[in-house]
Amino acid sequence: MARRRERAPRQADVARLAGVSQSAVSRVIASDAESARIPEETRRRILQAVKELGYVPNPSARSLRKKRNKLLGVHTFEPVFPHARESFYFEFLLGIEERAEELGYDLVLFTSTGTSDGRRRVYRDGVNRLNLADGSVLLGALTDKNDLARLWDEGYPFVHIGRREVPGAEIPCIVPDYFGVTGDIVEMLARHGHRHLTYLHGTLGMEAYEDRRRGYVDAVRKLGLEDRSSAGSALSEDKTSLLASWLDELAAGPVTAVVAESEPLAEMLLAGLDARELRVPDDVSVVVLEAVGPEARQRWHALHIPRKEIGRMAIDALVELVDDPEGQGASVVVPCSIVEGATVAAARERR
Amino acid sequence: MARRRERAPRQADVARLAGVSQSAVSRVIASDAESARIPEETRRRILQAVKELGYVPNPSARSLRKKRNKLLGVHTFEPVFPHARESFYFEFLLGIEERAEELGYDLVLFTSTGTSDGRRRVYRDGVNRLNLADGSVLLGALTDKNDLARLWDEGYPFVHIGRREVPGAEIPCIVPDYFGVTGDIVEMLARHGHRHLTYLHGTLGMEAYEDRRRGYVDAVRKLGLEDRSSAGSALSEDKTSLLASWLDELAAGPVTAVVAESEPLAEMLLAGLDARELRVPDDVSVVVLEAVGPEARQRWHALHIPRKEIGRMAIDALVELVDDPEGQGASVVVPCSIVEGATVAAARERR
DNA sequence: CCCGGCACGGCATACGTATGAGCACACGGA
DNA sequence: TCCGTGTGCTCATACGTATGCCGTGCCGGG
Repeated sequence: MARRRERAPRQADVARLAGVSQSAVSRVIASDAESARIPEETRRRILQAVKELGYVPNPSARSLRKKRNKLLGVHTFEPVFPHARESFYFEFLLGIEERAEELGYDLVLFTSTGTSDGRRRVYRDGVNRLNLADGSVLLGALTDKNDLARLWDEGYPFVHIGRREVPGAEIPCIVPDYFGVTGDIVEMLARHGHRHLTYLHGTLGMEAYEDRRRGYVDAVRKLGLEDRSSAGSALSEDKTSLLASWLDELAAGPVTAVVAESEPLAEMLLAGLDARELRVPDDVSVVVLEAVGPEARQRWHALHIPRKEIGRMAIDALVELVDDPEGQGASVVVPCSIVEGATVAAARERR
Repeated sequence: MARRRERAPRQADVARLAGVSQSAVSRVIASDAESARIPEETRRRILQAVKELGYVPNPSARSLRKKRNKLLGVHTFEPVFPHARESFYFEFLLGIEERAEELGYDLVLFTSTGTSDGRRRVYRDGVNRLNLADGSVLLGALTDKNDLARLWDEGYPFVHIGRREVPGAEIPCIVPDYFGVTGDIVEMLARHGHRHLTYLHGTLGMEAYEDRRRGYVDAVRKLGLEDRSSAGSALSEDKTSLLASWLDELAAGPVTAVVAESEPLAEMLLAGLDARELRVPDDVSVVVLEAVGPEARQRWHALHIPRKEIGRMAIDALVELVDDPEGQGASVVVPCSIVEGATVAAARERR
């Protein structure tokens, strides 16, 4: 049985079979209230022919003619799935998929733009694949500013998850309220009696963390607490000696609570404290600013980002942008909460 | 600063700026070795104009004209992400994304086709969205046979992950060798001295499990073992009384090894045995035929499906199908392995 | 001097759909 | 009779790109 692979039927074929013109077919297929102009009888004949031929609209032609595709893009600046399980992306995507489905949109995952270094650019040899979709959600820690600026210039409708500032452009972002919730965390620590805090950085200059850093600094100042963060508190995994001296300082000093930027950092901290006979939370309380999920070994007190909800909001904002070409697409700030774990206790006098 | 949102530049605009015709621009843009026809000087002028205007090809027009899109579809008959974490889909997608990226394809996630019952159909009001992509990978336990048959009739290029038989059609499938590996599992149990086995079913009639069931029956017969599966071994979560009597029978009988179709079933089994003072693996060995990941509470002996690899192979098969319209697209059988856990031990005489 | 051949690039058209403009006809009122 | 108002369609065209075909100009050989 050889497989049928003739040309797919077009509206013209349907029209011939039904004895009408192609435009009549188009009117019936893409009917709104417009259908008023086509009487029931003709309409039925056409639909009959459609069924008989197994006609199916050609989306390319359609979107060439109209300007809509019912397609939303998702561009991540790093591959999605490899990390999805433990990280970041997963819950966003969950919300994105859910909401897109509700609104009757399909999703394009832009995977073709990988470069050899494992990052992704929007523009590959100057070609922007994104405009295949009506609009796109962008996300990723390693957002490329040039890409963002260029997209903006082109007037392409997109939304970014997470705040990104580009001079001269007003990127519509869905931003978790890191600033606010980090302040809340500091305040919560203060309520537990902590007066001496320190902030544990990852790599400096990561825009994604700016709001959290500002929120911390701001709240500490406002509450009259004492921040013992030193330059040395900017740690990365390869600077073990630096880490050691920082830990020694911490062990010696009056600090009773640490705000750690990420879970890996908190793990390192925990191990280091352990080696110095200090217990969490009895001696030192710890809060994590980027917890990942319930799989963590430790039940951290942590900042909770409503990722799924953010994914949904991103789609809503994007669709609004797509539907209204005049709209400016303001940014949205989404409140975050603190998830209670087992790593914060009342401050205890040290030394 | 109002956002520029003029009409995107077309090849015609570029042409005007470069002082050539639209077709010359097209020739330069979509150049292969064809570029020999355009001398370096003109070529540079055109590319200069392209850059200046920020021209970007319109994918709809392109794919209307040619017949390719560089777009591959992924259709799951159930929503992907909600289950992805614990289940099934996740690793497939990982491979699919990886391979698509390597080959320079983008991925469309078909999410628009959801019906109210949470399942998904390819055809919604008779419209097949799939042909937006050059071809698609289909997957899902709840595959709709009608959809499959219709797609096949239309000559649409697609690949199914998992075996699906449709009379009159030769669906290209990427199928894990469930039959073979289930046989291997039975043989492994035999080597451990087990002579009396039983097979724990989920809902009957699920095509996805047919191969495993056949593999079990076949191997048991071939090795001269005794199968104590009864009709009662077809269990679902709501038939607790049935389950109880089945467990009693198991506890009483000579069976020393159970082959369980899924992890939830195995969990129920474990609990039931526990309540009857039977230990796994000391009294009863258990192997699971659909383990999910490393997150499981129990380290099951289990069937391992190389999901990521299968995802990759699906893309390869699909691309081949897309590239060669004449190709028949044969099915591929992928060998599976047994992952060693802590739930199989040597048989011990019972009763 | 003429002609063949080649390099360069324009012309025209096709892909399939959507839609404004307009045509033919019917009907009703003046 | 004539005009105005609908109804039920068709006609023609635009969307942006790719590509077969052909014209033009140049060069080299005979």
